[in-house]
Amino acid sequence: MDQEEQIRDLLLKSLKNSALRRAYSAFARKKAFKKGEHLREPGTACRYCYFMISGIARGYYLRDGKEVTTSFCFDGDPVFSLESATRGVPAYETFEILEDAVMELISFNDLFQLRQQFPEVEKMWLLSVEAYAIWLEERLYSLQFNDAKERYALLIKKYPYIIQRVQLGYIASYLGITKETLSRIRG
Amino acid sequence: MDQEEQIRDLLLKSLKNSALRRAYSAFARKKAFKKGEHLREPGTACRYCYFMISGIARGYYLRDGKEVTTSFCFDGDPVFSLESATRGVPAYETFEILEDAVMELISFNDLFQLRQQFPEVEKMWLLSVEAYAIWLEERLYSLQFNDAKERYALLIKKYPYIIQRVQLGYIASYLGITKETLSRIRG
DNA sequence: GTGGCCAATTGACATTTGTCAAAAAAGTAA
DNA sequence: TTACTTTTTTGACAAATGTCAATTGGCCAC
Repeated sequence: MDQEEQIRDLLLKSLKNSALRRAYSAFARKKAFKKGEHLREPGTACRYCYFMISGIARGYYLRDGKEVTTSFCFDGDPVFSLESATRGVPAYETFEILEDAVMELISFNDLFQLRQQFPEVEKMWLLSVEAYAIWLEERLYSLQFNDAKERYALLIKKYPYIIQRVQLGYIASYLGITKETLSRIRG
Repeated sequence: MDQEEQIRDLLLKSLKNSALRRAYSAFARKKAFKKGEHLREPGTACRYCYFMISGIARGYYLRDGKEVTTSFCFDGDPVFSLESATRGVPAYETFEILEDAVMELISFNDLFQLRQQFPEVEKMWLLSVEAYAIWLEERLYSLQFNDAKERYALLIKKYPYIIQRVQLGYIASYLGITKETLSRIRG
């Protein structure tokens, strides 16, 4: 049983815990975002843990004046910078809404309380971080040893819908290539 | 305070917990490895958590018959595959000893018991996974947006001693380039 | 519809990196 | 030391990718 399955089990279990449900509702709220909005200013600390309910966001940062896309966030994905959240340091990374979105958010302060109070929340946090690390490993090895064509093929195999919903310039940046090279790969 | 500092604090605290010390000693043991040895067969599950006491190892896997180096392990580093350890699946990755080594090892079964029994162990595990994920992010962004020369410069900045102790072919593989390219970069 | 804007493609060329072969250098064992 | 093996460097060339400029295409406001 991998982490995602364990998290689903824990979620179902948590829903039956009315004290946890109440505490979570008291902390969390929903918020709508318009295309083009940003979750926060670049260079500021990441104080809220967002969950994408609907819509799309991309994580990116500036490098020598150029935007570098590091992730795409779809339904169900958490949206925040792990380094900033766990260390309290400013995040290089920021998030831009690519499609009108609804997100649920809870401050890391409140989430930390929930984690201390409810072991199943702490466990879900751990499993999420484990799953994220394994996902990063995969992406890393793909960048290290696949050429541009292979990386693109892997991406559309894993996220076939991404092509319809995200413009190619961002996808190219995510793959570590230029938009011209991506265009030629597709042709 | 970052994860590494918190882990050090917890370690000091744990050393004062004699029940924990006893339990750990009962489970863990030291083992010496000779240069060229492997920790286990590729394709088998990762059943032991190793800690490098002295010596060097490298993580690698086979891809189209070629070896691909994914990590180097020095004093103090944990040595295992996270995916295999947490999911129980066979690990593509295996570890080869590059310099005669002494390692401490504990089975993941036993470690799991320790984690359940001692909250500080569970906390150290979480902090380690968080730190590992953040380290992976850094490495990922370096591969995504730095050219070979920049990646090499970053590596020797971070691990200046690596050049003296690890042969260049492995370092090139780790950087995602050929040994010929690395040789030219160095010249 | 039309004009304007932005994204995507295409072309020509430069740069980086890979491949293969050979030579040089370094390490190892007798 | 010598002979042998392995690693590293070097050279010539090929392939992949980047850069810059121009063009095409799609989308939206008017």
